[in-house]
Amino acid sequence: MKKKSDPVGAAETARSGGNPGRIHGAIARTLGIAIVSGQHQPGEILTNEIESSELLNVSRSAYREAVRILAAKGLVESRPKTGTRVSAKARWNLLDPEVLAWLFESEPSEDFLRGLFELRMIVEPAAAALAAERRDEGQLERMRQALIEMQQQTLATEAGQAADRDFHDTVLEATDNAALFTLSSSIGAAVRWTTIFKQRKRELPRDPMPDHWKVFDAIAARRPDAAKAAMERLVGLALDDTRASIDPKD
Amino acid sequence: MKKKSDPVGAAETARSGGNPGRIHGAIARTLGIAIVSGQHQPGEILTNEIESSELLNVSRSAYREAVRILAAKGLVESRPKTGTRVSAKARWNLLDPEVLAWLFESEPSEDFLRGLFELRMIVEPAAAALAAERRDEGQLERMRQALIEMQQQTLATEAGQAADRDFHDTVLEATDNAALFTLSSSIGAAVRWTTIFKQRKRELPRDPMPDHWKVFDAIAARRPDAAKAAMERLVGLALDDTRASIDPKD
DNA sequence: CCTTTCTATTTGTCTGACTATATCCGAGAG
DNA sequence: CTCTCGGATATAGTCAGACAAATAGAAAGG
Repeated sequence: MKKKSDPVGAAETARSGGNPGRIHGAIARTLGIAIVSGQHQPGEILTNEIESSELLNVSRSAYREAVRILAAKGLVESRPKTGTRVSAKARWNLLDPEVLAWLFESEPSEDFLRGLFELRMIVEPAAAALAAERRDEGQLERMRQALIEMQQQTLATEAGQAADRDFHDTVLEATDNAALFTLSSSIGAAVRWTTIFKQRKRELPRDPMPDHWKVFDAIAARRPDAAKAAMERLVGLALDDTRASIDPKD
Repeated sequence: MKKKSDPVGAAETARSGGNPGRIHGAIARTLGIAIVSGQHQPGEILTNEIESSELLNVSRSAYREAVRILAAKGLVESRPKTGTRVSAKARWNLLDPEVLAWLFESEPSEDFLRGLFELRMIVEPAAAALAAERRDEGQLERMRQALIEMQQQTLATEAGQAADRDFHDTVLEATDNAALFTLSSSIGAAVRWTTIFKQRKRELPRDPMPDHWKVFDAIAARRPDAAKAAMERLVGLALDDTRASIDPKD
């Protein structure tokens, strides 16, 4: 007879992301964070399913489903006899939205952050340029509405942040490129998550609206180069802000 | 009493990718292909777990693990009472290596292919530029060895293709950017998968070595702009070749 | 007509058994 | 002494059937 209280242990705090409330989702999250944060080194072998599930006070099937999730994201690999081992970092799907979220929950390494912004700096300006060439009137109108909403609500409110998301998502949609959309939207979501931290530590570091409008105007005018340049500035500022919120020198 | 023969039905042909031979992996693959190929439209609700597992002659747990895999990749969402439904395309993790592989197994839409190459055209030249700035001598030497091997074996052999992979992977490694590495290497793997098709339909469409050496020389000389331009040419040629292998006009 | 309650359906979780597979090690052959 | 082969063994994988939880939709009530 085992005690049935407090299943999943400390993992019950799972709310955001994949499978809120579900046990397998919570375990995947906990284990995932432990892995991406380096608590389990690549090559390390996790304790076997029986012991692990007993330790967490969950059934073996629930634990197994959690491991399947991690395996699907490239974080672990399971084989009979050997067990389940943490995969080499090169196999991790770092662009998976959940993996990204887990990374950001445990203070990502400065190196990784640098790389992520480097990638944004490559991709997002190019996306803005494509959007300037391909956007239709409906998308343009949605961008305008989003910016107006954002201006009224400011980034301090939930509605304002939603408007910001809408704007950027519509820009991506206007590129008419599914792969690009997936990439940027998952990175954007993860980074925006960090931005919320920033909002708590210091007040709005600067007014983001003028730069947003510059991007909009360039897209509206169908000027790819201008859109690219404006988006570069926007991402650059986001980098500064994020850096300020990470660095302890304040 | 159920007959035990031929579990998973036609899905047993699963070899490559995630979980070769394992039942849940095979089901995930089959279902995943069915979804990305449009056989199951977004919003559609799959038949429930009991019926599905009976239909496939597998246990419910095996089927559930398969669904967990698909959910982890954003292809489906499960909720009690409602069932498991195919997610909107915007939620699919198109950059997941397995999803990409599934897409390429069912002749991806021309639109998607165009988008993918557009993304390559954005990312890979930028990666080459970064590599030119940051590569160290060891990486340079590995690139050289890979190209020599590739030249001797040609792309028609398995070893030659492996050398090609090595070259590109080393370039990515030299960028010292984990996110960029993950992105390009999964796209590259998927596209290279298509290239194999190409090799079967027509002989080597042109000698790829000179362009590869140009990339190498630029990286060796630490000339980012030249590396970028050379890689643009390389990706552009790959696009032509892939297009030729897809288009039926031959 | 709106709100609340109930019910039925589906996923979620649990238990415990059996199977398949790969690693490791020891015995036998060379 | 070394190498090869085969079996022991630990582990994930699969199976079966039961029960729990959640929720959409219907029914009852205001």
